[in-house]
Amino acid sequence: MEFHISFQINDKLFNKDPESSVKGREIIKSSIDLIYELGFENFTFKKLAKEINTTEATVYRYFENKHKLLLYILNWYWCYFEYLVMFNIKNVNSSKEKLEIILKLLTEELPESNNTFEYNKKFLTKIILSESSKVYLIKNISEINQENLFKPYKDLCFTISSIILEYNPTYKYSKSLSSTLIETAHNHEYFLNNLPRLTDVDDTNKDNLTYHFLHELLFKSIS
Amino acid sequence: MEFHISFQINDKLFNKDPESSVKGREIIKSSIDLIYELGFENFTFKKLAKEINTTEATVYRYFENKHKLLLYILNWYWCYFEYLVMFNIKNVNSSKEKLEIILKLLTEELPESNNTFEYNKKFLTKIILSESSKVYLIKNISEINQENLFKPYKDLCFTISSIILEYNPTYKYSKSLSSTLIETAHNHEYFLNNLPRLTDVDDTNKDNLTYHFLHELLFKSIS
DNA sequence: CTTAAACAATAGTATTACTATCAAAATTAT
DNA sequence: ATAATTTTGATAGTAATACTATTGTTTAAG
Repeated sequence: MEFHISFQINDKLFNKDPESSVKGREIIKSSIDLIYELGFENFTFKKLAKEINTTEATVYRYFENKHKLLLYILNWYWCYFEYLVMFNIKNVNSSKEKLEIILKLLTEELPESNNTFEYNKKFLTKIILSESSKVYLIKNISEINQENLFKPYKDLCFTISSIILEYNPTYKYSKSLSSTLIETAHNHEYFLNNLPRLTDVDDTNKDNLTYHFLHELLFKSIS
Repeated sequence: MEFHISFQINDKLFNKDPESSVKGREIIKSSIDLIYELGFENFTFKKLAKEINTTEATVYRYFENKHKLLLYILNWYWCYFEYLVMFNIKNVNSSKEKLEIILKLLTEELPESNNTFEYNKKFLTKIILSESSKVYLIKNISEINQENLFKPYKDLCFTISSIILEYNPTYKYSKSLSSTLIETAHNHEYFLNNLPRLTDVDDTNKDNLTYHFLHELLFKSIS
């Protein structure tokens, strides 16, 4: 069985919906590849246009600027991630187990699909680690927030916080803890790969340090 | 009594030591003001030069590019912060109390001095919240790290982790937890001001939510 | 088969991130 | 006090970036 999921992304993020055409989907797919390869700072619409054999003008017809394009990709990721969470905790009754599933999802690479038309999940995971905070650490954050462009992230955070409250209804910081878990999962994984001295990584725990660290952090906090 | 502290900053960060001349110190002071005002993305050497009545060429004589200048400022901050920690935990015996002092420092604005020649601490605090992760979320992180340019941050992290181990010598994730505390303190405070839905802020706890949240997180983790 | 939408090709502008040169001014060494 | 050296100021220039605008061609929908 093959199926295609698509998510409703806030239309203020684009001039023209990239899901509505082949070129549009190429733009997203190649953006992910290029941002992964070059880093967001060195990524430009000119390079992107060259990659997909088109011109800057065409890219601009879809996205006002590269910042919005990145935010589009991240919104897609957050929607997809929340979908993954929902899918994976389906029929699980224990809140503890649900939270453990979420931690696993947060600390592991996204499951790769064999569909060649889909985005490269490995690259997407890396982009999340390296670039995601760049979309909110900006001067005009309040404008962007007012347009609801962070809603999927907030929804995800809210979903996790509800499960935390399910586990312990008296815990006072469920939302702060949720956002901390998400951010720390990314952060810590990045540190592990790039600034290992900021973590307790050693030869034996490289593969699951982030998971175990967060597991203890989470359950000690809410018990 | 008045005194001036200065810190030894890695000389690979600059072409010419900004502490060595009046113009150099003006560069740092005005950079802090301008980065606060414009955000790092919109901050340019041209605008900085105009601000201190000089030319781009002069600024470039001190710093290779704006990224290194930001890293210089952050290194200064991390040194200063570690100094503050050392100063404030002096003669305190209880590890618990030491950790609480650190949490206070992490979650409050830096103490303002009345010395007009010093950097604006309020602005500096804001820059830390908004811009600090931009210095490590970059493509050439490994080069920069090899030149030891994050040492002050690592030192700070190590200092905190030692106190955690003093409190509980069996805790396995002291460094991961330290970096998480630092990052979360900044992150959470930023969220509180800009994306409050990602936190549990309400009318009653705006002033100390981050402190109390982290306090619980920390002590439950290491107890 | 017509018409509207989407795209490619090209051109152009303002700004950014630098590099280079050279003379004037300010320090410092003798 | 003067010479030597360093530090700045003034100016110029380049390549790349982040866009905007125009026009003719291709594609797809009615």
